[in-house]
Amino acid sequence: MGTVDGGEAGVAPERRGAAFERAEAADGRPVARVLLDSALPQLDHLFDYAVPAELADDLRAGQRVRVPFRSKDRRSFGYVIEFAERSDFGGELSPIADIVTLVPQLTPEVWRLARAVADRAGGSAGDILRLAIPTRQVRVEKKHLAAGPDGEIGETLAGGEAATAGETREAGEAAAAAATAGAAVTADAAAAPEIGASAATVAPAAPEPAPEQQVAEALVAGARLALTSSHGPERLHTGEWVGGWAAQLARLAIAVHALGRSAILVAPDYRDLDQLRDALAALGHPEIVRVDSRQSNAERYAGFLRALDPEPRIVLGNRSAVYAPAHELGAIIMWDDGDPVLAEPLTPYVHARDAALVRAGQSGAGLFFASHARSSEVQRLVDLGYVRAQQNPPRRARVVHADASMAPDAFAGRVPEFAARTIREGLRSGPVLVQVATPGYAPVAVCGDCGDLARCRACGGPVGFRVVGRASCRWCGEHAEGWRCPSCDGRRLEQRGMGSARTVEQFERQFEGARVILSDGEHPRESVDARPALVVATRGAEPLAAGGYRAVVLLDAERLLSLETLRAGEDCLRWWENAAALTAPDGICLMASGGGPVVRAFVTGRTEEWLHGELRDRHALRYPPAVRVASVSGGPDEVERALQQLAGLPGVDHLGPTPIPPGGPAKTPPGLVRAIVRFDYGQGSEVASRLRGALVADAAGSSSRTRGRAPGRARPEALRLRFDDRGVFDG
DNA sequence: AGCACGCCGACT
DNA sequence: GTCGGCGTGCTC
Repeated sequence: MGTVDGGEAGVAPERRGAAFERAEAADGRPVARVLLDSALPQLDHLFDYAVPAELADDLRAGQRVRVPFRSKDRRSFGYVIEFAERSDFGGELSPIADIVTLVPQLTPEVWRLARAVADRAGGSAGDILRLAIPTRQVRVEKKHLAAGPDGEIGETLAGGEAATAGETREAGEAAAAAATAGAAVTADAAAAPEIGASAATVAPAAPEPAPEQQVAEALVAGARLALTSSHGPERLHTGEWVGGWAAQLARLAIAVHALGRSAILVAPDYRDLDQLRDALAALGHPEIVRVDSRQSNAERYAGFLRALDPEPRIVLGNRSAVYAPAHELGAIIMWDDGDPVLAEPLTPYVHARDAALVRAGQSGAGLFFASHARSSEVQRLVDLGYVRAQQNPPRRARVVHADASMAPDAFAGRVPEFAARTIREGLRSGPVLVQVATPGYAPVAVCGDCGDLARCRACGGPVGFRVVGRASCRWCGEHAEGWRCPSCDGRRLEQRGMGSARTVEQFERQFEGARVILSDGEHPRESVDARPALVVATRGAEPLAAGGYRAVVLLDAERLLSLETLRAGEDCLRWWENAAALTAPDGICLMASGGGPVVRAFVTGRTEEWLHGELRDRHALRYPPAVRVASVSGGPDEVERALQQLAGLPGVDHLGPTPIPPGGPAKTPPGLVRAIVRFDYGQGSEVASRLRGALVADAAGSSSRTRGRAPGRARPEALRLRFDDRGVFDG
């Protein structure tokens, strides 16, 4: 028998790796409990297998194994979770067939986390493990084992592996960035008019004990903290610019690491991660484990193995980094938890914030939520006293409000005259940022004759102009050539609204001679230099400017606020604060339109009061995050059966079931319904386990109902659960 | 998922 | 009597 996938048979005992030595051995116990890889909810529990004599010495808890399943010679993969003296299973145990890799990939801590997180979300532990553990790469593993626990070749290895794919990757990039990017920025700065403020923002070498030291000590002792990070960019001594938040979090992670503990640093996207990486490198900590979606499998596995080493590490990554193994985890530090990218799009859809809360609760590690705008979820935890809010630093840039009502006559093109003046003034000495609501050219197409909104013939979605003169569906992308108005038979489509591309076009006319730069979701730009430029960016795609923007102008507030989502106000504050944070300390941030409580809160800086009130309203209405929610969808009978399981539970109610409109971007078949269950946090585990029970029962009885269907097609009326979906109330 | 088991109607 | 339809339940 031996091992599969080749390789291990020749691995000498001393090359088994430190993780192997530390993992629990069978120690003569004859039963191994295994979690199988399976998407089936009814298989989401441990199966007992016999430990065969020939594998007994090598078998460890956490190893990936092959086991016979369903019939004598059909094999399945799984992880050894634990060993036992005896089994409660009535039948005869099959033996474990093979050890896939000697490296115990699943640590006890990560297993407990996966189990708890899956239970909380009504999902399978295996689905969490798929996020937590990358697929094995034999070559990567051999090199790692050959280097030994102290051999720091991980980064080099990852770079080498990736280089064969012809791409510049992390290791090479980091070195190159250190060597060249600084020089490039310096050159840019030299060519540009000097920025008066930049000297003031250079991080001084702090002689007194840095505040990060105290925070790190508190975190390592298990503190849970929330901080609204200070605005403004910060210049690293390498010459690069990062957001001040990145330098701050990097110092904090390093301080945690200096205490002999691991730190997991989670940020929404690669642009944030790159800033953190640069800050860590500049602060003398290039040895990090990176987890992000742009990595090759080899890089990811190399990093994973290094995180598994019995050494404290700084793990830097996206939402799945919360599941990274980490030796002596001291703190989970999360940047901008309100960013929707931290919500996992794969089942069971667990938000990284929730996973971090569970993990910190289990391991005793500290928890640090930092952002420019607090999320309502963290605010709830602050209100409860579960998370302690730190004193917020004042904003450094001036924030002012100048909507059209202050100068009603003066709309020169895209922006009010006051804003236009601010832009011109800013452009004299450096870059200016204009944030717009919508990407593309014109977001809306209407009938040129009757003015009705144009709808897609294929799916009924809204039609807009992504590029000049070419209309297409915003949901399915179907081109609207030959469109005819259903109400007046008109054939001409008219452009309405102002997307980023159209704004650029107008600005090129309005601010003649200015260098206009577009950055949107499709073509994001990471940074701009300190020379004058008019940067038009959609929310979330704003480039970082060396030294900060002379002016940041926020457009389209009323359009953003009119988005009919439960979180419109909260999201707006986040978009605006994140843009405002890019302003130079002596620059200006201008809210160029809109009004009402959210805009007022932003302009006056009283966002926490607003959020507090918002949360109070949500309590009254039983909206998340004041309560938790779970959507239960599927066929009417299936949903009804699931809801019956919740009958009589206090603190639990539901809306619906209501029919799900068929079609749409998800191509929903007709006849399905959805209910939204709302429940108090204290009822979470009860609700989750009962709904999960309904799901298992539905899935177990499904084979009969599946019969006669096209093979490979999921049964559309099958019960589906989704907990804590941000978008359930958004239509 | 897939496959075995088992309980009723139609057949050599 | 027995073959085989398909609903039900299990997989260590």
